[in-house]
Amino acid sequence: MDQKPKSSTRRGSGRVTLADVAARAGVGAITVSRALKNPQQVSEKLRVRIDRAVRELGYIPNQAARALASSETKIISVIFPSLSNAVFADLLDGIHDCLQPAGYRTMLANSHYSEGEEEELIEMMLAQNPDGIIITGIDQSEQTHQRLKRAGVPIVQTMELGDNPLDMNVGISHLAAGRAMTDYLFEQGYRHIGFIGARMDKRSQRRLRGYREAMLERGQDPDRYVLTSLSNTSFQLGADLMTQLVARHGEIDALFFSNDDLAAGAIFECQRRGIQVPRQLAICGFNDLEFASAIAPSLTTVSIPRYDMGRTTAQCLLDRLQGRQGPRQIDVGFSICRRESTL
Amino acid sequence: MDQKPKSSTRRGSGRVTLADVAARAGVGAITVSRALKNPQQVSEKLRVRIDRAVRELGYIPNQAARALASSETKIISVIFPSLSNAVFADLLDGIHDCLQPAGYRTMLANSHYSEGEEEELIEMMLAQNPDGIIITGIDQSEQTHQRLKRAGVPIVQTMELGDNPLDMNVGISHLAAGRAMTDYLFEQGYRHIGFIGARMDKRSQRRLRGYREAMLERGQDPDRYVLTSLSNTSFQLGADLMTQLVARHGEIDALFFSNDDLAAGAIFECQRRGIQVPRQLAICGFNDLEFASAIAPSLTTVSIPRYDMGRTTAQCLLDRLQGRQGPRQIDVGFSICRRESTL
DNA sequence: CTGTTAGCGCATTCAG
DNA sequence: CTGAATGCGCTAACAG
Repeated sequence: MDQKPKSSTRRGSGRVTLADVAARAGVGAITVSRALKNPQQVSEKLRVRIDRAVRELGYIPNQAARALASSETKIISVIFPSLSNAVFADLLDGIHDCLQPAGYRTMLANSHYSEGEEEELIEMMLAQNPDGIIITGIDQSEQTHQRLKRAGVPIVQTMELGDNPLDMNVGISHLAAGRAMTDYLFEQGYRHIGFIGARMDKRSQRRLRGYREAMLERGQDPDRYVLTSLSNTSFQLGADLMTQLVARHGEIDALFFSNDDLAAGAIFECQRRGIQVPRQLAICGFNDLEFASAIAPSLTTVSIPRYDMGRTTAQCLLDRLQGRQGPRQIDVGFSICRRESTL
Repeated sequence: MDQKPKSSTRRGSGRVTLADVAARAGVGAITVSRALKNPQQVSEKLRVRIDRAVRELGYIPNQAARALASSETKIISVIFPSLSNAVFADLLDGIHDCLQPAGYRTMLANSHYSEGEEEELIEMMLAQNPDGIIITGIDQSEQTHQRLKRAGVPIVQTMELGDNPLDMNVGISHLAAGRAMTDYLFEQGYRHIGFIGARMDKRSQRRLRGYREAMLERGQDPDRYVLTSLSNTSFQLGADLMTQLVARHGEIDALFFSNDDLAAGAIFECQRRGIQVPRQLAICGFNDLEFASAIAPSLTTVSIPRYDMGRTTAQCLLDRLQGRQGPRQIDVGFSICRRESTL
């Protein structure tokens, strides 16, 4: 007669609950809970009965309840400044591929390169009680730092290495990379090396600083051949900025672009205008996106292991969550990919 | 003497709770709850007191508890077959930009083009009690369909239009797009039109079907000039497949690639080998990624409004969640971008 | 190995 | 407009 064991019921999602499964299997609720999380803690016999009941009823555990009871959400918050940028897409791919099999879910947010948005998002994310947080770069405000520290959640700052990690830090030194590329161009014999950048987020700024330091070391004017724009990166912008800078300084023989998109745009423009690359003008970029090796001439660039950086970032978090103690800071390194555009 | 109103405390995150704020402000917990969600339901006086208490204590609401009590999570689950693919990155960008300001959080998962993984992910996602689900394409298994329908959650299938939407559906017809491009090539005077595809997911397959139907209509052999690979798309693969197909059929005068990456790889290869595009060989792609208009010669391709498709997809969900009744199906349309590679 | 009891923090219901 | 009681579904702690 009592088909409905649920008694009161003012509310309720109507979904099958742990109690339903327990009733069906003729055991206590907690036993079902254990059978699902630590099967070895439950006798073979009960486990089978429970598994059957779970399947028959189509039970899906309620994460919110689980989170509330155990204060473990299995959620990792990821805050990126852009999603359409291939660099972050690859990073995200690596992060997800590492988290997913470990049973963690990825909650994503886009700050659009705005510090203000980033702070709001962090607030929003903290409300979710994430088990871990991944943020981009090392330039959060002091207030944000405090907020994050108080949250008491493992954090990885990714993409870029800094002196004072909030907690853990995975990335590369964009300053060192900017220097390395400039040095390389010098070694190749170029003497009038320009720098072209767009959007100029913190990482681009540090690449530029690397360029300027290298120029200074060689006794060159660090500002003369620099042209930056606050606009967003695009192929067209690369072409336009190159045109401007070269028109102003005809002696320029090499251009270091703050990313591959700009550099490729410049190469395409050279193709159209019949400028020989690298004979008349050497060109190099940053990131080593897939097209860098495909275009003609192929593009010299700084290669960074984006996907692996993502995996490493996530792994740091997992290590901490599983009680292992790893390094606080990991330099995943970069390398100069020497290709046709700077032969 | 009783500084700690919290009595038992075996557990507890230690974080500030609604009750703490209520005590501080000298009101009931529910009043604080209301002051945060519907400020106009609370008198000015109390609201000010409460706001102050919230700030002083640094209160952050606990989403899990909120979700459990209200069965509203404000989470939208998004399942994509790839994250590194620029098409999905842009789609995601649009989705996120629409959901974020509306107070919804995006939970992301990558099925790696695998139906099996997709099913597992859906299971995992349902455990989160999302308020809505976005999945890619129209080819889920019958079992998955049932599962999703039983969940009773608004769903949008995105990217591609189908006859039998699970719930809501936003996208384009890839078949029609494949036909349209093939027709266009015919109109341009090409007579030996090949098709080259990679990965051959469902949408690429439908583009191919569009090509084949158009070929048949013109009395052409629909299979003779087709070459597909199950490998993942890459620039290099585009070059290789082109080389193979052209070697086999020297009479081919136009190639329709299932995406821009393959097409661009082919164009770069032509540049290297001195093949005139489009004079000797016309080339076109699919998606209209940013580089399509930048490369030389610029690439004819099918343009699809990825970012807007993302926004529309998310908006459909929001409309439903806010009780508005919108259309079940939205065709966001495509267009042929005629550029230099098929002049 | 299994069950009982008691809450996790919030929002719903209903009463003032 | 405000509050008290109650339970959302699950798991930690302890007992058996």
